[in-house]
Amino acid sequence: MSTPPPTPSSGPEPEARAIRDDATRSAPEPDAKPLRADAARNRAKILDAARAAFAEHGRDAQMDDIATRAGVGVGTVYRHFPTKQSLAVAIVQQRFAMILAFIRDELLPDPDPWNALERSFEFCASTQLADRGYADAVGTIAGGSPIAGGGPHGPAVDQIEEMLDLTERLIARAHAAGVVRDDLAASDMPPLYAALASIVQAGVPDWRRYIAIVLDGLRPR
Amino acid sequence: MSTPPPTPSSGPEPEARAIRDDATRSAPEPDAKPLRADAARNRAKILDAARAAFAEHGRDAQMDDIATRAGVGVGTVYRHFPTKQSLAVAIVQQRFAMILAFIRDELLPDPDPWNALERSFEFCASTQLADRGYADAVGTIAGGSPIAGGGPHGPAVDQIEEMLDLTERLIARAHAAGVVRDDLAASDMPPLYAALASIVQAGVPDWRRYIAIVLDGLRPR
DNA sequence: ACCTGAACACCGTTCAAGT
DNA sequence: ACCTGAACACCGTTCAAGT
Repeated sequence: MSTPPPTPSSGPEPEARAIRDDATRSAPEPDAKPLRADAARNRAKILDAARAAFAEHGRDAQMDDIATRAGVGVGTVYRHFPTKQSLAVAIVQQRFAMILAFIRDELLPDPDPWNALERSFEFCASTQLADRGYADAVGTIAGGSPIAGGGPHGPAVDQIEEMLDLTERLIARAHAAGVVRDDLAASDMPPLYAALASIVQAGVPDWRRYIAIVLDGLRPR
Repeated sequence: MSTPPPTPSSGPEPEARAIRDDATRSAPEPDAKPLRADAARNRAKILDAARAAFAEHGRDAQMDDIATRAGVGVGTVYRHFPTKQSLAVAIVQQRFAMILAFIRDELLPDPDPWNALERSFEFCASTQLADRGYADAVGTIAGGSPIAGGGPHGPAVDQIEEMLDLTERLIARAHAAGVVRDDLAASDMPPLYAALASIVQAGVPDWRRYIAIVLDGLRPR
């Protein structure tokens, strides 16, 4: 089972700040004018509140609830994020940044390419378990990059690109080691992560079993 | 790829009546007093309208729209189905009855047990493709029988039982032929069908590829 | 008995008024 | 500039009035 991945649910606080900075940079405008101090504070509180709300309730999270948790009026939430969807997207991009960092810093350095693949599924599943919003969104990511470009959901285009780039390296290493089927491509991973999401979200207790089955399906023919 | 399964989307009319009768029988009350003629007619029209609406929009289908399509007032819809959820469940039970019939009449008679397994995934995927409501629900089915008993979603308890019974026979035949891994159980199928749903719903065009990967994962070790 | 649709509740979104 | 919350729109659900 390898090392348990750093579960994102354990404490929102420690990584939250790093994630927030990251996400603020990846906003629609590459580098918009800096916010007034109080506005920046409010934006951060809104993101924290939204993270908690979406993690718990997925797309059923309520805007009024988020505003209350953040200690601001609903109008303020809408000033920062024009729509509930856009707020959900911002949160998903944070999660995505976290996952990219995990692949970059933990999986690519893993000397065993097969183990790295295995850990990527484990990490994906435990993220889905901790964050319903991410689990809801991972399917839209699998739909392909077109969705990211102007589409209503999902991570930013450059995040998709980095994801594919990192995944390609992961897969290339596995090919070099001869541990996966010849036709396995990086583009196969998002659909498989999406597939995992519905098992996890269905509350199937031994989701690890289905990771094992899929992994067996990825072994060389 | 085997024979393309009878796609449920092609024409709602032909099977609709048979399905309707089936579902009417599997209503909450085993055999409630017969409905007045006009009420029975309305109920049928509501089920037809709901089938179309849920197939197209999944859980986002609107009650007013269903009432309009059926040519009745909203109140009438609520008289027959106390809640949107209960109406969705009725439709899912119809689909489920259809799937059970397919397994019973098409897959169990298939002389090749491996091919039967393959066709079960294909049929599941094309049903999910044709019916967003079913695709939305199949995850809740995978959660296990507890959900069916009093739970808010999914097929009736006896349908779940029949499903497991039929699937067990399917798997037993595959074990007898030695074409699947030793530890494969009937209870593995619902989670795998649910996994398929998110791939199909994500709009991944070559979902057949992921069926093939999972099937490879089911082969003997 | 059953049907109808206006009325109510809830939640996403807007906007006039404030600082 | 930014914040607030009452008001509006939309959709699930109810219920008084009809047949």
